[in-house]
This record gives sequence, C-alpha cells and structure tokens, in this order.
Amino acid sequence: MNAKNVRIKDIAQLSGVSVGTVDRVLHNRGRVSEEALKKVLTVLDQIDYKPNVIARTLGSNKTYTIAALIPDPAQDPYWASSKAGIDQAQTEWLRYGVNVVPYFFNLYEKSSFREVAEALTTDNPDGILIAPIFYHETLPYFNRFQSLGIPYVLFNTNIEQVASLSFIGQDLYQSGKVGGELMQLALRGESGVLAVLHMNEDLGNSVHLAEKERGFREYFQRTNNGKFEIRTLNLYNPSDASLEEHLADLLKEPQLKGIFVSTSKGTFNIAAFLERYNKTEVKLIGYDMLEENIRYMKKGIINFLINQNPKRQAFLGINHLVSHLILKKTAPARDLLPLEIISPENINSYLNSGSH
Amino acid sequence: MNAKNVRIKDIAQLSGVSVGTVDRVLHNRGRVSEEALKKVLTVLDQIDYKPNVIARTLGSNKTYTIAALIPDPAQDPYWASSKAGIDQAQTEWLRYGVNVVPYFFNLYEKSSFREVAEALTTDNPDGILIAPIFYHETLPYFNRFQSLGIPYVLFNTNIEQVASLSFIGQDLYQSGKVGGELMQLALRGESGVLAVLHMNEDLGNSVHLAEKERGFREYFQRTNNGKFEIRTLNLYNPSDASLEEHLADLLKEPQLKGIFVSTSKGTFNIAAFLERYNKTEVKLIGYDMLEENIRYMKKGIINFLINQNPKRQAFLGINHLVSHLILKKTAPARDLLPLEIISPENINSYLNSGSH
DNA sequence: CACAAAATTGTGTGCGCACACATATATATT
DNA sequence: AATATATATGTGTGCGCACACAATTTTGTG
Repeated sequence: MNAKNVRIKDIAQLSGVSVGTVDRVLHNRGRVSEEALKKVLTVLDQIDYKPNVIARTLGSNKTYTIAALIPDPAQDPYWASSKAGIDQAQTEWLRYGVNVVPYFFNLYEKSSFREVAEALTTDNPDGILIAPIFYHETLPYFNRFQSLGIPYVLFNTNIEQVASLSFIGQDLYQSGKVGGELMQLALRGESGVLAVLHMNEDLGNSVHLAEKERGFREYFQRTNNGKFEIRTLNLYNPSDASLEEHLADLLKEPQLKGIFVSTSKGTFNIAAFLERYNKTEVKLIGYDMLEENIRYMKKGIINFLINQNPKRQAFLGINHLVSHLILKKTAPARDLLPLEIISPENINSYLNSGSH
Repeated sequence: MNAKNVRIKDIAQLSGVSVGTVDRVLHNRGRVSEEALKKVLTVLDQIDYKPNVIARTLGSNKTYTIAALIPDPAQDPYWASSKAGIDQAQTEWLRYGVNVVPYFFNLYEKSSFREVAEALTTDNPDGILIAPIFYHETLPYFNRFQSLGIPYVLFNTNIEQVASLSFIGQDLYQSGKVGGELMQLALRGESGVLAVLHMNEDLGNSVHLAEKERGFREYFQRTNNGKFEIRTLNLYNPSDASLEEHLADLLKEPQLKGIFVSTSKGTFNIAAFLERYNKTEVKLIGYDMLEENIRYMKKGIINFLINQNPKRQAFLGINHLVSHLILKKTAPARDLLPLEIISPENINSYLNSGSH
C-alpha cells in the first residue's frame, strides 16, 4: 500500500551489482558485461522502475533546448493558438531546465521556411517540434535531424513514413465525417446543394484537406444516398480578388443549404461573407475556436465548429519531447486527439475551462 | 538570460549569516535574533528569491497522503470512472511521495457515508478529495476538515459557500441546455412529447439534477415556445419494480419523441428499456461514456452523450491538492470542465485518444 | 563569579540521480 | 611471466533544499 518508489539503489541491490552498473544499463552507456546486463535487465523486467524526475533534473543540472518550428502566429490566428500551447509548455517545464525556443516562418513563402529551418538546425537544439505544412521543403530536414540525432515531433499535419518520434493531430477523414454528421443535423432533414470549401495557401497541404472532404462526402453517401449535391470549391489565395467572385457565384445557387469549410481561417472568412450577403440561413460548419469563429458562432452564423485544439496539439508535442528527453519515455507513435464538437450551447464551457 | 538563480547559500553569504539562519527566516521557524532577522530580511528585500521547487521536494523528502472519498465504484460504473482518475493520479504522483488512499461508501446508505468519513478523518490525511453527494451528511465534515486544517477539494457535485480549496465539475444548468440543443437537433424539427428522466438514489442530490432539467426546459422555452410538452419522471430506486411500470406508462404516449436522462447510469438503463420495447426511434440523450452507453450509442439507441469526464474530474482534483501541498500553488476556486458532446461519429476519436 | 539554562547560530546529512573518477578484473602483447 | 591495455565495476561528489543536531553565545540564578 504505502509502497515507496523503487530507486536505482534498490535495483542495484536486487541484481547484485553497484548503482554505477545499473546507471550504465539504464542509459545504455555500454561498458557492462553480458552477465551484469542480464542480471539488471531481469530485475528491470520484473519491477516497474520510474526514475524520479525531480532528482534527475536536480542531479544532472542539465538544461534542454527544444525548438518549435511553426508559421508566424501573426499571420494566422490558428497558429497563434499553437504558439499559446508552446508558451504554456515553456512555463510548465521551465523549472525542470527546459527551454522552448520558437522559430517562425512566413506562411506564404517557402524560402522563409528554408531559412528559418536552417537557422534552427545550426542552433542545434535537443529536440524539435515541427508543423510540416510545406511537404517538399520539410522532407530533407527530417533526414538532417535524424543524422544529427535530434528527435523531432510532428503536429497538425502528418507525414507518414518519416522517422519522427510521434505525430499529434487528428484523424482527418473521421473529422470530415463528423462534419457531415453535423451538417446533417443542422439541416434538419432538408435537402439541396452543399459546398465543401478549401481555403488554403499551399497546394501540397491540400492533400490533407482532401481527406476531410472524403470523410464528409462519405458520410452523406452512406446515409443519404443522393439527396444532396455536393460541390467542391478551392480557394487558394485568401487575398485574391477572384475569391469574392467565386463565392458570389456559389451564393447564386438558390438550393445552397450548407457550407463545410476545411480550415479555421477559411471558416471566419466565409462567415463574414455570408453575413455581408445576408445569407445567414445557409448552414456553416468549420474548424476551431478562433476568436473570430467564436464571434460568428455567437452571432448564429457558424452552426458548428470542430475543435482541432491547436494549442493542445503544440503543448502535447513539447510534452512528448520532454518526456523523451528527461524521462526517457517512448511517446506514442501517433496521438490522435478527440474530435471536439463545439456548438452555441457548449462553447462557453470550453472557453471557461482553465485546465483545458 | 541564463542567469543563475539565487540560492539560500547566496543569501546567507550576502547577509553574513549561515544557511541555517536564512532557512529559519524563510520558514518563520523563529529562533532567530532581531539582528540576524533584519540582516536577512534586507537582503531578501533586495533580491528576488525563488526557491528551487525541485530541490525542495527532493530535500524535504516528505510524503503526503491524500484521501479520496467517493461512492463504491462497484455499485456504479460512473464512480468506477472516478476511481480510475484517482488511480491515474496515484501512479503519476507516487514517485513524488504522494499517496492517494481511496475511501468508498455505500451509494445507497447514508450511514455508510458517515462511517467511512469518520474513518477518513481519524486517519488524518494531508488533503481530501470528496464527492459530496449526500448534502446534509457531508456538511459537518467540512467544518471538521477546516478546523483540522486539512485542505479539501470538491468534485462532481458543488456545494457553495463552503471553504473548499476548489470545486471541479461542470455547469449543470448549461449542461441541461446543451441537452436541449442536442435534442432539438436530433428531432429534426419534429414536435411532440419529451421526457426528462431522473434516476437517482438520493433525494438531496436531486437538487443538482433539477439544475439540468431547468437548463433543458429553458432551452426549449427560449427557442421553441410551446411546440413541445415536456414531462418529468423521477425514478429514485433503480431496483424498484415500479420502475418498469412507470416507464411502460411513459411509452404508451404515442407522441413521445425524446428522452433526456440526467444521469449516466440512468442513460443505459433507459437505453436497455427502449431496446426491449422496440422503441428505438425515440431520441435518447444522456450522460457519459460508460461502456454500456458506448455500446448503446454504437447500436444507434443513444443519440448523444454529454461527457462529464468523471475520470478527469477526479484526476484534476488530486492534482489541485498536490499542487497546493507541494508547489504551494493556489488552485482555481472552480474548475468547470467543458461540456463535451459525444456523437456516433466522434465517439471513437474520444476512445482512442490516449492523452485524454 | 561560576555554573546552568535558554537562546541563537552553524554544520552535517540525506533526498535520488548523473556523472567523473578510482579500482578491479580480464585480455592482449612482448 | 610480466607488463601494458582494454574492459568492467564500484565509489564519491554535487545539485539546492529541509531538517536534525552540534556548537556557540547570551541570559539567568545562587
């Protein structure tokens, strides 16, 4: 009941070697005979040794630097949320000698990404959290990180078959299905035309948004065989003048009943648009609890939001790196966060909950 | 940037006394001359001393015992979830010398509560987590805890104007409104008769369930002026034979379109009932991701669940106590968790997310 | 003034760990 | 066989703090 935690000393005693040997085994420092190794390992196998982090950080007196590579938070409130998660992790881990250094790149310029990634690499951090939104530009760095022996964690966007420590994000396909479900609910049995809208900077990234669309369409295919016509609209540059044109075009459709927007920034842009054109009866489902989205939801223009929890994603990413570095724990290969449904009635409960 | 922190040793040197004296001043342990006190205080005044929490917890090597007082988890899967949160906290904090001791009382017997609470008090823990579901029986103990100087945290059920360290739970009124919103969505514009169903052991506790009902009714009153007739059904004893009778009565109503159940245990009980009577077209909205509820949701019998996150509530409760005891941090007076909406499409994402 | 008692102050130890270094044992070289 | 060398193992120290206890100074008493 009142079991004290196992100490290195205890393991040493149980396996009949000295603490130094146990230490070497625990840290894979080599210089241990087969025999001693086996003895220690069998003991470790039987008991669940959890190092005392307190003592470890105090004893080693080491400080870790974790680099976080994300788009400039000033350019997009979504990434500002991510930044908030990074800051939270920084405060949390500061006392354990962990320093989190953010690196921002321009969301619209791949060259900026390369520059910043270069700077990050030369700074030689102990761990890296990265949002790999530029697929082709990011790939070579993974190899560099790996050959430098720096563990890295992906978040927001997954890139399969990369030797990352772990990925933190959501199941995009399922996310689209939730979008479909919510749309169905919001429509209350009506039928007509639906639109899936992608508003995105990088074409490479659109592969991921397509996953959401696939889920969305799948939901209707499975449940509503053909009662809806679903159209896709790609708007790559939010500052483009043709954007207005395209959207106005869409609104001309009298049977348009709902719009599913695959990005958070796109969501409030469309909301603003619907408000301007007085088309607020069109159901709008989008992503994330950005300030603007919250406002439009409270106004009744956005019907549902799916929360991707960018803050939490970044926070957990740093956490995984820290546990890897300090606790030597293996992070789960993929940590898929729940698809949180935000509605007008529960949004305040999300805003007010501090520990979230 | 990398400025070394001031240590007790440094303060001692600066004020020309020994570390022991500084230590005594810092902890108000007395046994310090006026003169020495003044010297140390002036130095402390000039310097911003932040004790190294790491070293403190390691050095004091104190062990804390936290008592958790909850209903017997064997009697209700809801409380089994709470127990899981307590266990999780125990594992998390064990290595820091925190021991969490659970105390279970019989959900159906107030005398059992008193007995167990008595036993807990005599064990004199350093902190207490308590689910105060028996209002009148719990009150006197708060005074005892306070006079004994033991900090206590409430969860699940709030009791205002009590000197608890903090409360962890949800806004019940708002929770009912979310229930109303979900019901409205599930009904897709239909109208008819709705039922609010309370299945509960203790009458005192029903005050809190009434809050949910108030929210539920308020939602319909505000949005649907009179399109629905809402009936209330109180079923106090789940093992009662009249239960079956009452429910069968309810199902006789041909216009019955939906049931909102205010408790998690009640939810799967009603689901089983609807299944048995082949009334699965009646919309069912209830609480919590208990195994049984998950099953009925996947079968399509439960339409929505509102997640009260009992596991997380208990876990956070212990956490608050620990931060108070070890880190000397002040916990928020009330930590209201988000009202999570669980639907058939997002339930798996909740089940699979490990870090939740 | 001598001594005891009380008040004050300083020193030492351990918390659990990492890491440097000293010691001991096995293997290779001449 | 005697040394040199590599390998294996054990011991000691410090991280910053809390706390017990020893050493010192002050005060009280006959």
